[in-house]
This record gives sequence, structure tokens and C-alpha cells, in this order.
Amino acid sequence: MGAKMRLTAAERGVEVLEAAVQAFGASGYEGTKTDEIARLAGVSQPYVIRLFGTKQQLFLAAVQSVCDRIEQIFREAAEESPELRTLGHNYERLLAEPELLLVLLHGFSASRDPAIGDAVRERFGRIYSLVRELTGASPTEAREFLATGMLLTVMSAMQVIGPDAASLPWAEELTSTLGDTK
Amino acid sequence: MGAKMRLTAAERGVEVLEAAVQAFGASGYEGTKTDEIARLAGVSQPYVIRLFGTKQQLFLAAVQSVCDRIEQIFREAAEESPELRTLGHNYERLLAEPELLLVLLHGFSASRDPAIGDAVRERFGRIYSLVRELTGASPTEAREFLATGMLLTVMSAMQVIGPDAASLPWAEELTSTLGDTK
DNA sequence: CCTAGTTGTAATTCACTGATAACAAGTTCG
DNA sequence: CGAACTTGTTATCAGTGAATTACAACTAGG
Repeated sequence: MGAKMRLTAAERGVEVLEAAVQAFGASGYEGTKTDEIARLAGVSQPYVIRLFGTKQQLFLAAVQSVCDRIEQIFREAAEESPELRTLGHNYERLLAEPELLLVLLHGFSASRDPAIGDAVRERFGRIYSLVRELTGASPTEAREFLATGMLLTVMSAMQVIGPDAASLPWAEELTSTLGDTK
Repeated sequence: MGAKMRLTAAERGVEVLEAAVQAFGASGYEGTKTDEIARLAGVSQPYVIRLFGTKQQLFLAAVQSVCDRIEQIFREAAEESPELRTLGHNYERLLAEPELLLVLLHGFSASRDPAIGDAVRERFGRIYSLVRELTGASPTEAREFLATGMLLTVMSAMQVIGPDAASLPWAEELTSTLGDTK
């Protein structure tokens, strides 16, 4: 394990942010304690606050971070082949880092907080536009693509898909259809 | 307004449960304070706890309640015409009571709590089965139907559709495609 | 080497929140 | 009526969790 050495504030900030993404993804905005993030990052709770100001600002940073990563994954997938089908195939890559979609989901759930709502609306709109730009998909096709993503997201939150999934018949039946088109 | 008269515990429980559905739908499980539910229901906070035991049990009751209502809406829609298209058309009816899908969403988000996770998995699986039974839809069709529902749910949470929606171009473009099939 | 700035923690605060206890008022029924 | 039960409140508690302050330890540059 890394010896606990001194880092610059910027470097430590990155580590704390990564811990925050994991923690918020698992427990949501209200459900995650800053102390838990601190323990994950291996620093004291007050230092987490000092680095990011408030818990809300840390959550916003986490949302921005996961959205950047999601966009990056879509761009990489589109580079291989700029078709929706390819992007869809790459949901696997998103589900390999479940915290990405989960943080986003918890952002939706916390949208009543005006600052969080603004951020989430802006980023989700941007993802919609990006999908269309990258693939040339029609609004309808992009809608179906995002809808599938949202279903996978909530199933991931329910823990019926992903690493710690209890295997349920209906969940497997549902995911087995992911390649099909009606 | 109704004079504050004495009711039986069962009757008052119904009122508190309705208030809880509204409050949990708006602010989520962790984000909702029992005191807020109490004020909405017009009773004292300790009485809310006495009627339902714990906040968690009250949330579980709210989840059960909204799932019952969702199933009821699907059944009614299927009675008119047992086709997926009809059911889809009736998302309007679900969106007319936004708290239904929002409570469910917050249930997904709170699924790490084992009791909540169990309830949510069970009810969502049941809704999937119900949709297939009522309409004879294939797994793929049912998946697309539920995926659309999840997209609408998160858009409702983001407040880009529904009563208090700030109108955003991408959101309107997206919802305008709801009738279309690829 | 020593002063100024930076990284980090321990101790503490302060508001909040779910839950309990004690009690008051109304109702039911023999 | 009046004892037993039910409905509901007020007062309070114990725990928690975000945020502040004060301080310690390390580092760099003149």
C-alpha cells in the first residue's frame, strides 16, 4: 500500500474526488457521509471539506467527473465505429465502472437542489447531443439509446446486474434481449 | 380546509402515507425529514413515527403504495385495449402523478439498504411480469417499454418534463419522439 | 537556517433529526 | 358514571454529521 506521504493539494484532491465518486455512487448524495469519503481517501474528514469547500461542491465535482468520463467512453467507442450499435455495445464498458452511471442517477435523484439540478440537466443534455453528433442518430434513435441506458442504470442501482448482482430470472431475461431490436 | 378532527389510526395512517408519498417523491429517502411529512399530513412528527414504527418502514409502505397504484393504472389501461401501444400511451397517466415514478426512482437509489432493495427488486420484477401478461409483449418489447419508462422517470426527476419543468430544447426534442418507433 | 507558506490533523461546535417517554384529551362500553 | 383504551401532543434525548478553529508538521527559498 502507498505509504502515507505528503502530496500537493491538487494531487490529494484527485484522490479525494475518486473516493467521492465511489462513495456517492454507492450511497447517493444525502446518504454519503463526508467522513466515509475521507476514510476511503485516507485523509481526515475536515480536510475533505477544506479541499472542496462543501459537501455539495464535492458532489458537483463528482458529477462533472463522471460525465467527463462517460463522454470520453462514448468518444472512444465512436472512434472505432461511429454507429449507435457500436455505442450500444459499449454499455458494457460503462457497466464495468458502475459508479459512473450510479453517480449520474443519484444526481437525477438530487435534482431538487438547484445547483445539482442545473449541473445534471446541462450534462445530460450534452450527452444527448454528443450521442447524436457522434453517430448521426435521429432523435428517436438517440432516445431509444438513452432509454436503454437509463434502464441499465436503475438495474445496476437495484443490484440485479453488475458485480454484486443477485441473479433474478426476470433480470436475466431482460438483459438477454439487449442485442435485439423489435 | 378540513377541521382537525379525530380520526382512527387507520384513517390517519392513510393521510400520513399520502403525505409520505409526496414528500419522498420530492426529496428521496434520506433527503426527506419525518417532520416534513408530519407537517404535510397535519400531525406531529412523533405521531408519524408511532404510526409506522420507523422512517424506513414508512418509506417501504410508500414504495408498496406507489407500486400498487402503478399496477392499477396498467391494468386499467390494458382493460381498454391490451396492447403495449396503449400502455405506452398511458405513460401520460403515470406522469400526471409524478410522485409515483419518483418514489420508485428514489427506491432504486436507496437499494443499498437491504430491506429497500428487496422490496424494490420484487416490485419491479412484478411490474415487468405484469406488463408481459397484460399485453402479451415479448421480453424485448417489454424491455423497450420499461426503458422508455425509466427515461421518462429520470427526466421527471430532472424536472425537464412535468408540471414544474423548465423547457429545454433537447428535452422537448426528446419527448416529441415518444410516439415514433425506429 | 529560518521564515513564510503549505499540508494535514485533533478537537470542537452546532444544528439537526429520528426516536422515546410522559402526559393530555377524547371515546367506548359495561 | 368511570375504567380501559385510543388518539394525539409536548418535551426531550441521544446520536450524528457538516463545518470551523487552532494547531502541528513539513517544505522551500532567500
